[in-house]
Amino acid sequence: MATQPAAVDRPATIHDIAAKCGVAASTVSRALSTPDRVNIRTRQRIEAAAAELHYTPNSQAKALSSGRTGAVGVLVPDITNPFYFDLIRGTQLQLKAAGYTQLLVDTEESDEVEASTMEQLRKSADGIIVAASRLTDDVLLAAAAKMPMVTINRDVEGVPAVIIDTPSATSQALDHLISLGHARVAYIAGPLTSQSSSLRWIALSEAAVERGVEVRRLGPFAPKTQSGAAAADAAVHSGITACIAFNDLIAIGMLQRLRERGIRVPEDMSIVGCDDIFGADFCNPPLTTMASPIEQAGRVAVSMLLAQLNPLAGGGNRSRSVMPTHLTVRGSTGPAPKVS
Amino acid sequence: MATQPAAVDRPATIHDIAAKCGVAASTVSRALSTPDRVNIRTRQRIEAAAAELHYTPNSQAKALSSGRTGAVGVLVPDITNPFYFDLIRGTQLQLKAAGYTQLLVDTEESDEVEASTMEQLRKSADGIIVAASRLTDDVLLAAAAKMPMVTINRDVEGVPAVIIDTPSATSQALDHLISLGHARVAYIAGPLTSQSSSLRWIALSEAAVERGVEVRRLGPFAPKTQSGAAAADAAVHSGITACIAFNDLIAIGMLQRLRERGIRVPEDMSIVGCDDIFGADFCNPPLTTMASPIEQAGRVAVSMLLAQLNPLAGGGNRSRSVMPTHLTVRGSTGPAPKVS
DNA sequence: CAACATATGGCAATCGGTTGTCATTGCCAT
DNA sequence: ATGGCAATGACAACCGATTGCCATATGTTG
Repeated sequence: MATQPAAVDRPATIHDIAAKCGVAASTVSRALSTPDRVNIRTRQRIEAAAAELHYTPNSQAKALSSGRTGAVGVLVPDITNPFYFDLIRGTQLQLKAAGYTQLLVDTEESDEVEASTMEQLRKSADGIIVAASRLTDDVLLAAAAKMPMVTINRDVEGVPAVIIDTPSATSQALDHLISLGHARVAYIAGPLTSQSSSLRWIALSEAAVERGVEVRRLGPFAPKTQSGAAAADAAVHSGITACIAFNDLIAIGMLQRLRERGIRVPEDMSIVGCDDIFGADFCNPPLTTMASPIEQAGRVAVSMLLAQLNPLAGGGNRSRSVMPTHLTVRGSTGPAPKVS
Repeated sequence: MATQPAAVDRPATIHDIAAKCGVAASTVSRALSTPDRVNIRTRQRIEAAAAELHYTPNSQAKALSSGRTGAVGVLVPDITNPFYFDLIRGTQLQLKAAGYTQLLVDTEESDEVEASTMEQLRKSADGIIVAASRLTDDVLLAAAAKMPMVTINRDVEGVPAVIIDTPSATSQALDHLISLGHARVAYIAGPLTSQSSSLRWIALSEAAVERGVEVRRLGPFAPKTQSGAAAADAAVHSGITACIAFNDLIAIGMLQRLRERGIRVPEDMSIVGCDDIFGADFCNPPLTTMASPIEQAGRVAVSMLLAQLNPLAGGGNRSRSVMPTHLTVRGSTGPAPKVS
C-alpha cells in the first residue's frame, strides 16, 4: 500500500502529481488548464492523481506566471453605509460564481486612499469596480487606461459604468411633492465630489423651472445620519415645506432631528430619501424614497467587467448600463401644511 | 536627459531598479527588506531609484517566494447583516494599518461554503478570522491546526477567540424586564448552529430559575427581519408579555409585525434586541437592546491574529478576549400589561 | 605589515505554476 | 517505403521576488 512516502502535510503541487503519474509538470499543467493539449488517457490519470492528492492550484503562483490574479477589487467610500451592503453582496455573488475573489476596500471617502488603492490593486487584481468615486474625471480615465475598470454611479466618457438613474427618479419625487401641494422644496445635497449629487441637483432644478416651483439647494452634507441634524436645521430655517435628500442616511438623520425639535413629519415637513436602504422601511415614519435595484447593479458591474476581461465570450460589450429607479411612497411625505 | 529607454507602462520591478543603480536585483531586495545588510549609500541610491520609478513590490511574487501572502480572510455568514458592517470595518481598518489585505467572504450561512472557503484560503491567506461559525467544534479545531485562526463569537477550546459577552447582558435584560413587572418572558432563538444563541439561552434560563420567573424558548428563527413576523406570531400565541430576541434584525421584524397586528409595543408587549445594529435607534419604537463594541471586536480579532503571525513582537498572546456588553434601554420595553 | 574579522554585494536556486519551442511518435496518403 | 502532418509530451525560460552561500572589499588588531 505504502508506495509513496508518508504524505507531507504541505498541500500538493503539480510536481507531486507529475511524479506520481510519471509525466512532466508541464503536462500536468496542460492537462488541467488546456485539456485538449493532452491525450485523454494521460489526462484522466492526471485528474485522478490530482483528486487523490487533493490538489488545488496555488493562486499566487498562477497569478505570477499567468499575469492574471483571479481577483477583482471593489472600492466603496464607506463600508458601513447600508447602501453598499447590497452592492457588495451583488458583486460578491457574481464574482464568486465566475470563480473570482473579491477584494473589498473601504476608501473612507478619501480620494487619496482611493487613488493609492487603485495603484496597489493594479498588480494584485485583474480589474476594479469603483463605486461612487471621489476622483476627478481625468484621474479616473487615466486609471481606467491602466487596468480594466467599471464605475458605479459615476459617468465618465470612456469608462464603462453602471448608472443608477436617480436623476429621473428625483423629478418623479418632485412631482409627487407638487401633487401634495408643496411649492417650496429643498434639495439636501451630498458631497461636492459626488457626481450623483450634482446630477440630481441639475435634474431637479430643471424640473423645478418647468413646473414653476421653487427648489433651493442646501448643503453639502456628509452622507451619514449624523449630518441629518444639520440638514434638518437648515431645512427648517430656510422655510421650505418638503425636501429631497441626497440619500436615506441623511433623510433618516433628519427624521430624528425633526422629532427632537418637535417638528412633525409629514404634517409640518415632508422628506424624501434616496436608495431605499435597510432601515428606510422601518424608521419613524417610514421613509418615502427612490428605490433602485442595488444588488443587481453590483451584478451588472461585475458582468461588464468580466466582459472586458474575457473579450472572447460573446455578449454585447456594453459600456454603459442604466438601472431603473422608482419612487416608493411611504409615510414621510404628506400634504403641504395649509398656512405658510 | 533620456538616459533610459522610454519608460514602459508596466510597473517597475526590482530588476528595473537594479539596472538603474548598477547593482544586482538581490541587492535591491535586501536594501528594501533588510536595510542593514546593505551599505547605507547604495541603499539610499536604491531607495531614490525606487521612489523615482514608483516601485511597489509585486505581492504575488512576494507571497510565492516568502510563503506569506499578506492577506487575511474574514468569513462572515451574511454580509448584508448590519451587525457585520461594523465588524468588517473594524477588521478592515486594523488590517490595513498593519499592511494586510482583507479577503472578505460571505459564507451564506452555510457550513459547506464555510469549510470550502477555509480550504481555499489556506493557500491564499496567512490567517483567517471566522465570525459566528456554523461549523462544529472539531472541524473548527482541525482547521485551526492548519492555519492561524481567530474566531469571533465562537468559543472552542484551543482556538483563539473574541467573545462578545452577550450572555451576561442577557441576564441584565431579564432583570430589566423583571423590574418592569414582566413574569412571563420568551427567548426568540437564533439558528441552532449558533453558539451565541445557545449560550444566551443557557444564561437566560439559569437566570430565570434564580429569579423565579418563567422563560420559554421559541424558535429557531433565521437572523433576518423577515423571520420577525413568525417570531412575533409565536410570541403572541404563547401568551408572554416580553421577549428577548436573538438579534436586532429579528426584533425589528417583530416590531413591524406587531404593529401590523395592532399590538402595541411596549404597552402590550416588550421587546429586547441584541447587538445595537444600525437602525436599532431609529426604528419605531426605538429598540431596547444589548449593545457591544462590535468594531472594536473586529480590531481585537485582528490583533490576536497578527500576534499569532508574528510571535516575535511582544504583547501578551491572549487566546481569548471577552468584549463587555451593556443594555441600552430605549422605547421598546415598558411596564408589563396590568391584566394577563 | 601580516592576519583575520566583518561588511557588502553578486550568483543562483527556489517558490509553483504557465507557456513557447522542439523532439518524438503514430498515422495517413502517396 | 517514404514524406508530411497532427497529436502529444518534455525541456526550459519565465513571472518577481527572497535567501543561502560565496567572493571580494574594507577595516581592525597585533
